[in-house]
Amino acid sequence: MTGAPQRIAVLGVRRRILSVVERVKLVDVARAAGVHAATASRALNPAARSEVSRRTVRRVELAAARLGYVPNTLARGLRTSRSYVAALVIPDITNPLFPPIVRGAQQVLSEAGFTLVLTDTNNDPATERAQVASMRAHGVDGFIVATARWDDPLLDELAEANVPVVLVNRQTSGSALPYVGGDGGRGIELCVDHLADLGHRRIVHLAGPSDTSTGRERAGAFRQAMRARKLPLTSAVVECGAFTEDAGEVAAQRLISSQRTFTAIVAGNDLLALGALAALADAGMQCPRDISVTGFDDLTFMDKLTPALTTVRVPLSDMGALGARMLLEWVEHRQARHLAQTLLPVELIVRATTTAPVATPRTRPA
Amino acid sequence: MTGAPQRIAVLGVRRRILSVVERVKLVDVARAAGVHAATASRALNPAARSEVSRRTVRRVELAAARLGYVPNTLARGLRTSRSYVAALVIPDITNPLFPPIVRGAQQVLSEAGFTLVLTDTNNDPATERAQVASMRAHGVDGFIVATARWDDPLLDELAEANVPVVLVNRQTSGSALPYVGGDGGRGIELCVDHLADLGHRRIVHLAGPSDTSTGRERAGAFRQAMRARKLPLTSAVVECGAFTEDAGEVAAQRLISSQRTFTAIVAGNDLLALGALAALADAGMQCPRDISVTGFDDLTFMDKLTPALTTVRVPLSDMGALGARMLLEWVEHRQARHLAQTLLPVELIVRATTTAPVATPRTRPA
DNA sequence: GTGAAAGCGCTAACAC
DNA sequence: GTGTTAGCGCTTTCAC
Repeated sequence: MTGAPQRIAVLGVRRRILSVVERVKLVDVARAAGVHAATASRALNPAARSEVSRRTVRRVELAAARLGYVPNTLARGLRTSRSYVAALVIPDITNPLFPPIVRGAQQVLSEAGFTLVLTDTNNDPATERAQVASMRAHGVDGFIVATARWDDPLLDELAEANVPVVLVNRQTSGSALPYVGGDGGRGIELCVDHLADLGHRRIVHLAGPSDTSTGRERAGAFRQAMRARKLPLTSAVVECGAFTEDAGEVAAQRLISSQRTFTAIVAGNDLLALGALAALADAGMQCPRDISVTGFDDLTFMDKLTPALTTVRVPLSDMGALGARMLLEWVEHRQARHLAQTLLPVELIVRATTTAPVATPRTRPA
Repeated sequence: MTGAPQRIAVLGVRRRILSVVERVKLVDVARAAGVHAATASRALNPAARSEVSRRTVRRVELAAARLGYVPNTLARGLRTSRSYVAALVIPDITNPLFPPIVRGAQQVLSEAGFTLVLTDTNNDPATERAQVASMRAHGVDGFIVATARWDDPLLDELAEANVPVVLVNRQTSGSALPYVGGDGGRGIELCVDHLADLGHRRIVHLAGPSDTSTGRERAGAFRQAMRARKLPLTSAVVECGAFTEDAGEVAAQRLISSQRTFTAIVAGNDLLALGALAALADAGMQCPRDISVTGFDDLTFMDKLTPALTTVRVPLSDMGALGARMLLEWVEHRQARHLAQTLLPVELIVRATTTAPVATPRTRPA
């Protein structure tokens, strides 16, 4: 990419041990190389290097390496209004969904010489707004946002102001921003098909909140898949207040006590599935003997549960990485691929929660 | 605390909706309030506010609020060499051990008006050095480091240069830096006592790598606890190459094929325990019927395994929070509590991996 | 190809 | 109590 980050990399290679404490300034380097600071700046800047003689470039680079020069990005940023910092905004880092996203983004970013600033909004819009304002004040070059709500004034503002923002995982209703997520629709379709193939007809969907695109998308896909399979859809969708274990448990309890008949649950995500499993266990129903359950996301350790959770694997790390790449493109080339709405392919991971034959299906398919 | 972060908070309260896009400068505010920029600066700075008349303060604050002024922290940082940014250095965010630490730190930091920069070093010292250098170039005020190795030249350099650094989770041999971690010694003691109470005599420790303080500390505590209980210690400690499932599995396999007799395993952490469990299952040994296993850390979902893992709970979030508080104290009061070495209390969580009676204890206690 | 000079937005001495 | 001035470290015109 451009600018200083590369220089750092170059120095890193040159010196092998990059000083972490010295505070050498550009003037010092210039002095050591016997040139003016401006010349040293040009020599060290890939974009301007061509304006300087090869000999001078070499001398400056040598001096910089010897002194262990690390450019002061604050000063540079003040001058160029570029910081080589990208902010990642997530709702809750302790939700196992997000660490892989963080990791994917961080890898791409740091390879490109960018620094990642992480912000955990604790699922609170006010906090989020304050944090984003603070990041902007710190001069971050752009945002990767994993907290998008379906109606999200903050994102609308940012989009309107032309601030580089890429959405990952969740989208807004506006869709004015580039987005990369998993193919939730396909994932749900895979779940429904799998359960239907197992003989289930009465399938219920524990939907995520409708103020998230993932919640809406999956609920919509569920209805469509049920219709496509000609399965009964009456009161088959229960919306949960949040994508959490607790919300899943509450919803499942409600479902159980409602006396509705169902032999399978398609949960909006793994946490919801976990909650449902707990509620089922409390009600004395065994999984998968009495009922089948599917999750979504394939969080860490979902394979180690008993029964192991059938779920949909989403390439979370790729999601973070691609989001970061889209942001870099915007930031570096000063133009967003505004219409880029990428859905990453997902995969059904069949495990024990759905492997057993259905005990008491209301109807058996021919 | 001091400086601008508070101003942001103030503005946040005043305006309720904090603008996130406008780029109003201090001069603009000053002009609007009919004063000089320097006066506006003083009026907005809690520390210098007393030098300004109450009327002027009010006028400036009003103008700032009306214009949606957000101070440019880059410019301030350039002048004051303070950035109100703290860096958190962790080895791998996808390791469930770290998200709670991140969360705890972030909460304290953002309450104090600080921004958290997260850096995932991927367990690579070279990457870590490069990242830390980059953060320094970005003018971060201090570091919270969760990656400390027992011999760690980077940390020695930082300590010598008097850079504010607080260690969490792991320590260095030097101990020249403030540190907050869990009481690993006590945790292991609890495990050994628990197993011994169950009748186990042949207990083996799957130790973490000896280039981490946690690995060393726990191995040492294990030996001591065994000695205290007068239990046999011969070849009872196996060091694993890393705190990972794979390393635990390999070590456990080695253990099993070595024909050593043992009826219980005290693993250095949960991941190691998970690996051991897998190896045991492969070897046809059932837990807890044939053998008991304990873990360490109580990661997410450890209660949902079958059998549920007996483990030691460490207050990870508190660890991050306290680490952040210690760093803030250093940064704000310009003095480290250099000798602060805090061990947070831990708790044994007894679950299924150790609850069954021992099948074939070599000896039963009276 | 290189040097001189200005200025990014802010704060800290120093005046008054 | 407030204005003036200088400068943080860098990049970028503009000369030469």
